[in-house]
Amino acid sequence: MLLKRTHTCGELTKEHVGQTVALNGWVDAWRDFGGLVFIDLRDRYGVTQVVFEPEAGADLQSQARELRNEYVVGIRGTVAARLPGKENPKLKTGAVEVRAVELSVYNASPTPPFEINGPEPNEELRLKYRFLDLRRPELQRVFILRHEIGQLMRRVMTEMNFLEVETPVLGRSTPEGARDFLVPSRVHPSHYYALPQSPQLYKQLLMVSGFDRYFQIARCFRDEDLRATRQPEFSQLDVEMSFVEDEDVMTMMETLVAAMAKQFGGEELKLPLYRIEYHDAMERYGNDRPDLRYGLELKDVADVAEETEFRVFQQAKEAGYRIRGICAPGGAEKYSRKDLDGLTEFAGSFGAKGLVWLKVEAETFAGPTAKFFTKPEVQAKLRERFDAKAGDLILIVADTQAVTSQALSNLRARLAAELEMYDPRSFHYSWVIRFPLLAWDADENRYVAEHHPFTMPMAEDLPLLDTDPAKVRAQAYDLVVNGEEAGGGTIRCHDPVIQSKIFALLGLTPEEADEKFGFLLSALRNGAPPHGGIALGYDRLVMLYAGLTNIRDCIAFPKTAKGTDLMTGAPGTVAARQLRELHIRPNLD
RNA sequence: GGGGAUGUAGCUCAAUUGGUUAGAGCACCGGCCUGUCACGCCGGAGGUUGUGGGUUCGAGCCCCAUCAUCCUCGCCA
Repeated sequence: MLLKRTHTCGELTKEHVGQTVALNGWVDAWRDFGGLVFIDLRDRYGVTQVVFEPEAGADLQSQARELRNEYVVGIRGTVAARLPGKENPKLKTGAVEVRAVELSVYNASPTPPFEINGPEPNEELRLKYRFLDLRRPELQRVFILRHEIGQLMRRVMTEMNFLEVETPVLGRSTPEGARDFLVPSRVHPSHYYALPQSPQLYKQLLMVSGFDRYFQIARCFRDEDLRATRQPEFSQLDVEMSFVEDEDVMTMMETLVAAMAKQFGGEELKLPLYRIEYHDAMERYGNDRPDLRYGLELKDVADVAEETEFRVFQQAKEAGYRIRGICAPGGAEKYSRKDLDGLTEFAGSFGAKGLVWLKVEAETFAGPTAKFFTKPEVQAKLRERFDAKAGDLILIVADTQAVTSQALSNLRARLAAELEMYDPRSFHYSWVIRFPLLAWDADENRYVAEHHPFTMPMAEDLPLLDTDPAKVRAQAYDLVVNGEEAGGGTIRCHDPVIQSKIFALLGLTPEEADEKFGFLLSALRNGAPPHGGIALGYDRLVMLYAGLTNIRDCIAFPKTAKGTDLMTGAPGTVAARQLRELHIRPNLD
């Protein structure tokens, strides 16, 4: 029988003393004292202690004695103040307990595969029994936070006059970008829908339709290999607006970012947020999404290297390599020779063929290559370049632009963490702007879009489209939080002539462009307003504000690194009949 | 597709150099207990050491293969 609840397990206080209440929930713990039985009852609001006393009758007590962890029950009883000195300050409801007069067991439960309030089980088990895993208060807290972040997004966007519109999940495959998830059409043999990588084109079309300010918390799909912060399906706050340039989109988005920072980061943000151009970010941090909670900037030391007798540097110069480094304050004391070998190996994992390290001492440098850096002017220049003091550690990589950037930016992040150069609970928000429009793809022997193919070049760079496309900067902006890309967007190309020119640079013939994007070009020709937008990674923001390092814990039913669902068994096989209907013959080679 | 880590009781972990009967805490089962909330006390049960092969007098430990999970490179407009 259902004992319909009058309160949740998180709300009873001294004010309720004397009331008759009913609670529903799961048995979180039981303590049997023979004459007295305690049950901790849990729901998503909290835990309340229920006591079964002898006065309630032997039958009820013996029923209570049968209860085990994770049984789902309803109880009716009277709220009583706890005996003086017996309050539990760890519980919101710890000042009271419910003296049970009635118990209804809705469902028994076997001994669970792991303890809901015990140590965190391994992830395989958690994912297999996700419905139990999600009972754990740590995870419940994440999903409550996720809901609150979503609500804040909807409220702030609505206040700024944005309209929520849904776009299709079944769309058509686009040739650029990530691999698509495909859905075969039953009605049209050999034709396939694609799940959206983002609602990009639809939201642009909504601008052409005059919807002016659109948003959506949209599910996106990408069939690429997964990582700690990457799932095949994820959600983003997708935004598009008309009659704007890049500053307008950033300013608008800062309103939301400030609201989130205030509510979830406990911080009053100073606006506008710091902006850094892509080129400067790459130069100073070797990364287009630098973590700016700490300095540790990259410095070019090619000119100093030239003055040394170090062969590695001379060969680097001949190869046209860059010679760059960072200086870790206090690093010489922190890192042993063995640690430094570890750092060298770490740099090697990003392609660096070596890592020059110099321990800065009062008068000299120490280290296996220090003998190449003994000239007074070399010493002085390096100290000045890195603002190096005794006890610091200078790390130098000589390699291509890409390798020095990758190796040093990763070293930078690692050193800052290990040397505790920032508060890991703090947040730093910034914009990286003016990305290159195009990147040269040597494998495909053509340009590919750095962001996506619908991006507007910066007006002053438009002439370069014809002369030096690689130099064209885009009206693009990424929101970076703590070294993670929290979102990104662009001003779109609303001019069909420029759009066609970009398609051509991407290696699309006019016919191909028309075949793939004819509807977009048509829309652009039919009164497309200047427009642009942005998308914020919803799951990533939840992860950030929840203090997590893994996106799976921000998604109720996530996939493993190989894209499987350990609970449902997806992806699974299907009946031959289903395949026949879809005109698919499996290739079992 | 490549690299790395892990896999021991239901769970979290331990097990020295390859050497006795693979241990502990929690959970579980039985008993006792009227104020616990990490209850306590007494007793008990629970293991094909992921799987398959190999080396060895002897393998949780060494070798090979394989599976799973995690991290990572490539990839991710």
